[in-house]
Amino acid sequence: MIIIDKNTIAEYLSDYLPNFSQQEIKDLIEIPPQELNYSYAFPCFQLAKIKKKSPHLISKELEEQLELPVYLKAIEANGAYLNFKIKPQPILEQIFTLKENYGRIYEEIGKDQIPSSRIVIEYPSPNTNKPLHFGHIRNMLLGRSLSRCLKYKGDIVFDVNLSNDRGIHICKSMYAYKNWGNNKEPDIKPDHFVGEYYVKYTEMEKKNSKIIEEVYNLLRLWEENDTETRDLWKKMNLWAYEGFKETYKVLKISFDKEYLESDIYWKGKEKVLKGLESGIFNNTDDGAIIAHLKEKFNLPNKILMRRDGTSLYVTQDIYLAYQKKEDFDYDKSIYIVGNEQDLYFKQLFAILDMIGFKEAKFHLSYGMIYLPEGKMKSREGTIVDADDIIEKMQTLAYKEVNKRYPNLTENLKKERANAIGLAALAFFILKFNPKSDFVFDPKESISFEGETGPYIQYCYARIESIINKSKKTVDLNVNWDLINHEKELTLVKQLNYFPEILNSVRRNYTIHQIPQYLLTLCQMFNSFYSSCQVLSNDDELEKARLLLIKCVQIVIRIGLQILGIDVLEQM
RNA sequence: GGGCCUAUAAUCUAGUCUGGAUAGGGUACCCGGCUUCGGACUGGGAUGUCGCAGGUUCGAAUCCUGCUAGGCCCA
Repeated sequence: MIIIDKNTIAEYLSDYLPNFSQQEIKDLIEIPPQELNYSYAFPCFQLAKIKKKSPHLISKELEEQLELPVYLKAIEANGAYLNFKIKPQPILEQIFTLKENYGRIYEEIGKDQIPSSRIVIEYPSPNTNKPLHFGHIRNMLLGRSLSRCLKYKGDIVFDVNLSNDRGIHICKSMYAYKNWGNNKEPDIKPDHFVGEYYVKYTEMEKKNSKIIEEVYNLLRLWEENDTETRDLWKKMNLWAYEGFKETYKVLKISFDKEYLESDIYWKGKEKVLKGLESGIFNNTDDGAIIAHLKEKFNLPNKILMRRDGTSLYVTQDIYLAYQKKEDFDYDKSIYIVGNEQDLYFKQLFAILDMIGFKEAKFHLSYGMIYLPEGKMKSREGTIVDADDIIEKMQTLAYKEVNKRYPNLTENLKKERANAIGLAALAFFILKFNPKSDFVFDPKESISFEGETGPYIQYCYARIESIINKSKKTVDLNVNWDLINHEKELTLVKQLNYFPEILNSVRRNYTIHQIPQYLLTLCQMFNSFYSSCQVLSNDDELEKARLLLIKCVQIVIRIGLQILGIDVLEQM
């Protein structure tokens, strides 16, 4: 087996280009525009400088000079570019042989692979005073996909969660329940039940701003371990967890460990005090402890401990960094947190650096989700609730399924609708670059036309249907010369990029590359489908095309699996 | 007051790290395609000063400087 990628081309070209190192050649090689049926291109502009000849001339000369390697179909000069066309055979052989492992061909062959490492991913770290909202969905989907992608590529991944289960915001819902809850038990999803009291509190505070003082009193009682307060706190947190658990289950996420803020919020002081002793941190005039980040890191200074010795959020995060290291002995720790915390994480990492905690850390930052009316505000209840939106998507999918297949059993309709609804939701969110904000327009997002999850699922189901209809078995015993239609070659080209895409996602945590890749692949498949008939009287042609579409199906399956989206044999 | 991020068609978005071929998709709009594999599909059309102004370069959506607008964060 041979991997045909930029490295392969660079290695091959280096024999002919003594002026450049293999790495330099690799960096120059690019992916040609989609409509050109070449897999890789080498621009000759740099060479023109050295050789003092026009780049057009150089590419033409190279074209004549180069000896075609076995895995290439053609090398053609095109203006200043030297273009490389690959052979379908090695690509399809690899995919069909490796099947679900095709995406880790580097690891399978043992060439150019990135070494496996131990990685901790922290997400979604919710507050326990209200249900999960739309932002958490983005967070969880990013976490889930990244986790699956890294695992697929051979990393050892630990998913962890930090529950923000204490503090003034928790006391607000506690206060409201205590005063207006009448000891009611949840009659709705329990985290929503808790959330209603948070909203209630905000309403009441508008009428009487003085009640905040009583909330602070409640916080004091909590910290003094007052039994009644602690009992109420435990009761309400359990409700929240119970509700979260259901949502986690629907979204298929689970954790290797869950940390609680209430367990660790007071820890980490030791590290801070030690840092103070050794002169890394300083006292402020009024006796708080501060990390001076201005000179060394060009960041605002950060208070690490209040004057009264109470800790801050950052104090526990310092502790947690060490704790995770102890628990999982990781090589890298990834935090999936929204971009409003960008500065905070820069500071946290700088502080950890100062005290000698040099482990690799990465803040996977993602943008805000806006509603058409503006930013979501949970306090005022203007929010897209996570469970509501999941249900909405599934209801819509049910309507679509029911419209097309009214005779299916109820169970089957539901099962399909749930898979399609979740696919639509996950794909809609994951196709965006994580760092960009976007506006969530429910009406638009639940459409199943265009760049959507159902589009990809539909493509998969169609291939399944064609393969089932054919009487022939799919195997590698095909006449390779028959795969020569422009649409077929385009598909093969796209299939060949897949392993490189996964490597890039693994290196850069750019999850959206997978949905973007799958969209292009499926668009190419549908275009092929409309101009090339697979089932045919020509047995050889049918066999060749069956193999091709089977390979497309394999890659779609791997891609969707990483995104956590179910495939459907029928839609 | 200081810092970070963002700006691509009516609208949403990929491409920006690592400069390279006619800026690639989706929606909406216009005109086509089911008597052969599933129309949740597809072929074609129209829509762009890549926020503005400079600079670097053979070449800039991409790099640099300044500005404008929006968002976020810090005190």
